[in-house]
Amino acid sequence: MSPRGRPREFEPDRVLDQALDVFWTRGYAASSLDELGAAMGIARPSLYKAFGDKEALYLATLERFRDGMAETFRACVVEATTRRAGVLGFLRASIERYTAGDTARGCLVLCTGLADAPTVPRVKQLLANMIAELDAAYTTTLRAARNAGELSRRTDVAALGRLLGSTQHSLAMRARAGATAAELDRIAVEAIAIVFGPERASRR
Amino acid sequence: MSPRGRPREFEPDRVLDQALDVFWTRGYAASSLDELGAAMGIARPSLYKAFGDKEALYLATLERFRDGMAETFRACVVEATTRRAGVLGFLRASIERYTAGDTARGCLVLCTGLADAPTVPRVKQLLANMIAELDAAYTTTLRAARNAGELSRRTDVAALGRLLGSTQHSLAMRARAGATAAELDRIAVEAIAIVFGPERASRR
DNA sequence: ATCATTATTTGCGATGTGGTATCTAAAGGG
DNA sequence: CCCTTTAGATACCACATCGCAAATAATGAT
Repeated sequence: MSPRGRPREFEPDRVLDQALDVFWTRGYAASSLDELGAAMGIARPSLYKAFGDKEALYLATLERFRDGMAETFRACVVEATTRRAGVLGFLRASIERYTAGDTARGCLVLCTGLADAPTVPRVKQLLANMIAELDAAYTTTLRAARNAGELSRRTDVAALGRLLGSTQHSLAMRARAGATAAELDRIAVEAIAIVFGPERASRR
Repeated sequence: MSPRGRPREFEPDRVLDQALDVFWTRGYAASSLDELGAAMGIARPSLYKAFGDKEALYLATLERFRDGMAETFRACVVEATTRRAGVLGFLRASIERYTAGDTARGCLVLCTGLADAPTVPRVKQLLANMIAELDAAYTTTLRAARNAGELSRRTDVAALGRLLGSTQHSLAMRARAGATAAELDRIAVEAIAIVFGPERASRR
């Protein structure tokens, strides 16, 4: 059952979250292994054994954050009755995450990954992947909306998918620059109105 | 005429551009004063005399970049015959700058400033200012377009101004993540079509 | 109980960091 | 020609950085 030697004294996912928190506020380059180790409650050698070097640890946190966002996307779109509501719900969930805490930090991947992308190839690649996946997720959802009659048959779902992706990029940026959740919500609502058309008077 | 003591052996604007280049690829935290000094051809003490500490130097390059973008904006919008052409021209000029060189680096302010915004208040502030100025510049231009009859009287110019700002944020991000100029151009054209309506068959 | 195996702790080392004190060089003022 | 003033060069400091070697602790296997 148990692996051979001495069992590790920390839960990898838990300490990974704590490392994520450090990277999220300070970025990659400015996060020191000392600070990461302190936040994780782990000495450097254990950290190296468990996660590899600083770059590998950073990439692990980026993937974790990205996976969390993807999960939220699925949850929002599935549980909503219309694609419109689902997409707006996801944008609002994103805004909540981007502005949570005492200092707003935006999206871990989009906001901190950018700085080091030109010098750290794997970061650049992961960043490009996340951007592409966002576009694709929105485009797929819009196509489903079009097939369900929520959108006109002539809608260019790929173009509007990119527009929603771009909106999300901007929400992340604006959040980290200090925009309030209310300001971001307005931008999200405006984007939804442009993509799906003016709000239909529902009920009444 | 000449100031009192020994004259300096470098042109401030010139070496500032070289410092800008280093920050642009490596970001703030990962740029060392050694590398900056080497690129500028200046020893650290002279650098400190002329520009102050690392943060002040970084802020000076951010302002320089921002001022250059603002100048380009004015030039594009003024020389164009329509606002639509002017805005598209500026987006394309931005794309060119974002993707210039062998490694695309996006916007210096938007892409590198984000990482350190939570920990360096003045960077966060400058970032917020640039975002606000971009929104305002687009909104003002759209209002002029509306007054000139290029846009319907019912157009919400503030909302569409923010949309153009958001588009630009995304262009910067996508560029640094490795998108090609052609991909970015398509996004710019799509945004223009959404803001100004489908292209009117001009001539013929 | 002893050994093999894995995790943690301690401590270190080589290098790089931002920042500065000190001295030298180049100009103008008297 | 000397003095002041400013800029540059050299050398340095204290400290933080990443990464690792060696020793120690905790478990399962035998």
